[in-house]
Amino acid sequence: MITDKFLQGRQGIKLNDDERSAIEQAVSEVRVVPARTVLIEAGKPLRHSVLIIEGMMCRYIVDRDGVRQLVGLHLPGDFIDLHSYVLNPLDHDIASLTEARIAIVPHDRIRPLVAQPELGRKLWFSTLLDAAMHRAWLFRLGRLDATGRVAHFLCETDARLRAVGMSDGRRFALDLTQTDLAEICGVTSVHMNRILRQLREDGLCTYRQSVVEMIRSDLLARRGQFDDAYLYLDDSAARNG
Amino acid sequence: MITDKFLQGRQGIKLNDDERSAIEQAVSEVRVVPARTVLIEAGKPLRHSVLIIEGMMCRYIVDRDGVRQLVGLHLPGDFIDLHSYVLNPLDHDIASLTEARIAIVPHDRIRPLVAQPELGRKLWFSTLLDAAMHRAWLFRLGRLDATGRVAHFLCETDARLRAVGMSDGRRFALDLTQTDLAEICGVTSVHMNRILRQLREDGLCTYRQSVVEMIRSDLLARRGQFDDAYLYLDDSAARNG
DNA sequence: CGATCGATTGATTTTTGTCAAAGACGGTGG
DNA sequence: CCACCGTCTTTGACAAAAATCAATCGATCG
Repeated sequence: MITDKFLQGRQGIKLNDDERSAIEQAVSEVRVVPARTVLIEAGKPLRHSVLIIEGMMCRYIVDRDGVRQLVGLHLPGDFIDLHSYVLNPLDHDIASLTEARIAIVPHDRIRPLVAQPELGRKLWFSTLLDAAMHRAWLFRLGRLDATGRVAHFLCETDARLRAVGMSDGRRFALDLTQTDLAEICGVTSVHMNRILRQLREDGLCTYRQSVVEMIRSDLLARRGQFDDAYLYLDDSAARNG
Repeated sequence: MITDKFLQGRQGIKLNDDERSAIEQAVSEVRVVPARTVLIEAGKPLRHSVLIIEGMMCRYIVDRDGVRQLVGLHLPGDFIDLHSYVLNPLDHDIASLTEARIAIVPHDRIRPLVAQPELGRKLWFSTLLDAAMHRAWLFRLGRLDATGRVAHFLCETDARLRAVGMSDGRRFALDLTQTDLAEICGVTSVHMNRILRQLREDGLCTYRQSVVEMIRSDLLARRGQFDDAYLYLDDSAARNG
């Protein structure tokens, strides 16, 4: 139940039953976090890691004026700060975006999991997947214009949600404000609003009432130069579909 | 010799002699790569990882028009694609910037290294350090203007070079063209040229003949909102110095 | 010497940010 | 039930930042 979505849909790295139950038994607590709550602060030593069961969370770095740059968005199934087991304390903050149900896994109990070679490799993989997403985000910010960034982000999020059964490729729930989106894409919220209008007017997608409708996901993917290889999903034949 | 700089200067994660020699013995070959040579291509299965002994390399993602976005710069001591041991094939390309001397470590020989709990953790750490740098780069691209990005990048590079004894904090060699810098900072090379002139005119730093002079590293760090915590360096008291 | 690559600069256009205000919407308390 | 409030969205007018286009300059290399 708790680990259902962990590594779900990833190329040949899915958990077997033993591994799954080993992780489940390492969970010390399941907790509900309200929306918009800071869960982890940069620089504070951590003694446990967090797996998202339900809801969305984000990592971010704050600038001098307190403005956030989101550096990661996390969905159910993401072992969001597994890396704090090795990289402690963290270099960034983590907060909930929506209300979230999370599983707490103490670091002491991660040690024996990591000691199992196959499982250790899968856990390592999951942290490297975050790094791969960071790189895609770098590409997005560095090479795409504002519209392309939004298109790329929506394609990525759709692909990730599909992997955990939360999008059908046509529409999905995304409970972010336009300011959140702006903090992801490195633009102002005013400009984000204009981009969303343009995408809507061009018939590529709509984003209303926390629902994204991917009207022409093919055009969106092209606009955002999106290629999902970096997500290491199963069924790569269905790419960008 | 080969591994001298690997994890050098990092908080409490340095290699002991046994670990060092274990890695050295895993090296199958030392090779020299000419400047400006693609070493690893995205999507191609890999059977070994590469540790830089001398020279600089970069990772990048190419856009539709063939323009690169650099997503990482790598220095001597960086185990640049250790992550390909777990994440294979890679999602990005790797190329040399300068001539480089590299050590090749076959994946089969990494397996027993990873199996040693302490060493495995350190190897994992080194891949997470890359992820932490990715996040800092995301902050740079998402929240800083062009001048701030350059300032931030120079501060980061100075700090990393100091960790491996290749900068004294006043000046260091950096054999990149202005176009390389532009590809790192997500701006055009024309604009990069203007930024460098401005930083020179403002007396913050100069960049000529492949040498960076950090004239006022304090002001540079402020301009780029640079805080080196994410590099997990020893002697954090000397931060931003 | 011509060719090439990188650095530099000016003029202009495009993109994005900033500032300001109004509109929409849901939730709350009277 | 309705008025009020806060948050989020939307829009316009304008300013700032960066890209683009075009050209020149300088050094290096065969």
